[in-house]
Amino acid sequence: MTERQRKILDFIRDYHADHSYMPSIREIQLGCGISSTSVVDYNLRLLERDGHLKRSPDISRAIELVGAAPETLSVPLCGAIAAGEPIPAPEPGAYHEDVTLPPELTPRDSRDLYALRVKGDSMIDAFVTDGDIVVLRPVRDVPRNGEMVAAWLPLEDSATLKHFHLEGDSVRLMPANPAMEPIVVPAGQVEVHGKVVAVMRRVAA
Amino acid sequence: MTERQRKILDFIRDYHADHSYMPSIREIQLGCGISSTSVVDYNLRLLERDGHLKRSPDISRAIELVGAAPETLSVPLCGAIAAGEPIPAPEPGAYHEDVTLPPELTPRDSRDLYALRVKGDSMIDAFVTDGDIVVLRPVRDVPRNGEMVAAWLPLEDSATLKHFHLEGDSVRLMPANPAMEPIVVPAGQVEVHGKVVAVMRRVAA
DNA sequence: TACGATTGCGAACACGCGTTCTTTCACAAC
DNA sequence: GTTGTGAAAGAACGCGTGTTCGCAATCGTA
Repeated sequence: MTERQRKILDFIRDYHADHSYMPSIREIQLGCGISSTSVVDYNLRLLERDGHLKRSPDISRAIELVGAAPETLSVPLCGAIAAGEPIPAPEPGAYHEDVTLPPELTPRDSRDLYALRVKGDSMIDAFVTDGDIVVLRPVRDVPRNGEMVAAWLPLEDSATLKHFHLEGDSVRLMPANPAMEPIVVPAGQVEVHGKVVAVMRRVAA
Repeated sequence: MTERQRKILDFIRDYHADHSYMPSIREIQLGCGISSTSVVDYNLRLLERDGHLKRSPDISRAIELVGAAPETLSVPLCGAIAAGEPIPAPEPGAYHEDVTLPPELTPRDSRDLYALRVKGDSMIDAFVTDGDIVVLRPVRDVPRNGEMVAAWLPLEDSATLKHFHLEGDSVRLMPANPAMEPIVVPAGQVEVHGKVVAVMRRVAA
């Protein structure tokens, strides 16, 4: 990439950060010290060819940056998960808040993610404590052993965050707290609602 | 707010999510089923008056949404903090990565924040483990007792995350790991580089 | 040297697009 | 009734802006 092309790309990024709309070709020209709009167009064409941006012909300020998308993701904060209480389901419209997920915490498959606030200390040894926000992905297949899941026991009307272990026909739910006992139930008596893919915590200032 | 204004605002939001540039007045007109551009202009004027958006006169597609700003914050990821190694300083230009901080993790005073990746398990009992990203604020005054800080011992060339306790003229740095010993040094022999304000972790899928 | 490819420049062209003017209609106030 | 105001519509008007064409400078290569 040319020095000039890098300068153009940086200018577009900065401009887009300041305003939320895109610069015109003439603004790029002025901002980068170029003496003709056709030079800007020429370099934009090359940048588009190399996949750094996308342009829509004949439309003003219609530049889309493709590589540098911060790609933050909003997931619904459906409620809290507490020992013994039902697990809130990720129903559309049933929540009031959204959590913005930074790209560093976004897993590859980011469909249908939802978040819960942790109540209680059933997983303190797994570095999850009261007040944390856990991001969950709905479980479609059987979780792998050792994964942290939101589990629901219909017979006992009880739910918590636990480590999942499938042992033959029974499921062992391991808390990460020495004060709590593991739960072993037949595989049919447990519903895994989601597995934890990220944790966020704000420390009291 | 009128039904029509809400429809316009939603259309702009959706359009901006699809493309990263803004719609023109005529596109809003078509997208919302309005029969004249002046009606769009009229309603945009009202929306701007009420603070829902901002327009730059005579500039194409120059609409800025103000209310719906997710208000994410980018902080530099300066490196890793590991027991015994120097603490990377938050120097501009010295880092390569940025971490996007969701508003849920942003403290009130968000100036000069920076992030470090945690290496080692010196704070496992404080729910911080290897690989976590901790967000720090530079310390301007003396930290309060019990706060988690990035501490640097010049005499020993050693650094870690510890809980800070000021006891008379000496500072006790408490690890949150039973396998590690607390460190007690004179107050002059410790530099607190920052205190932890947030923790983020991505769990292996 | 000759020649093509790359990069840059300037100017004109033509369409995109914000703006404005005039009307119309409904509704409330006097 | 008249007057005023908010909302909407249609049609121009004119600047904003992407595009294109001709031409020059540089550079690598035969």
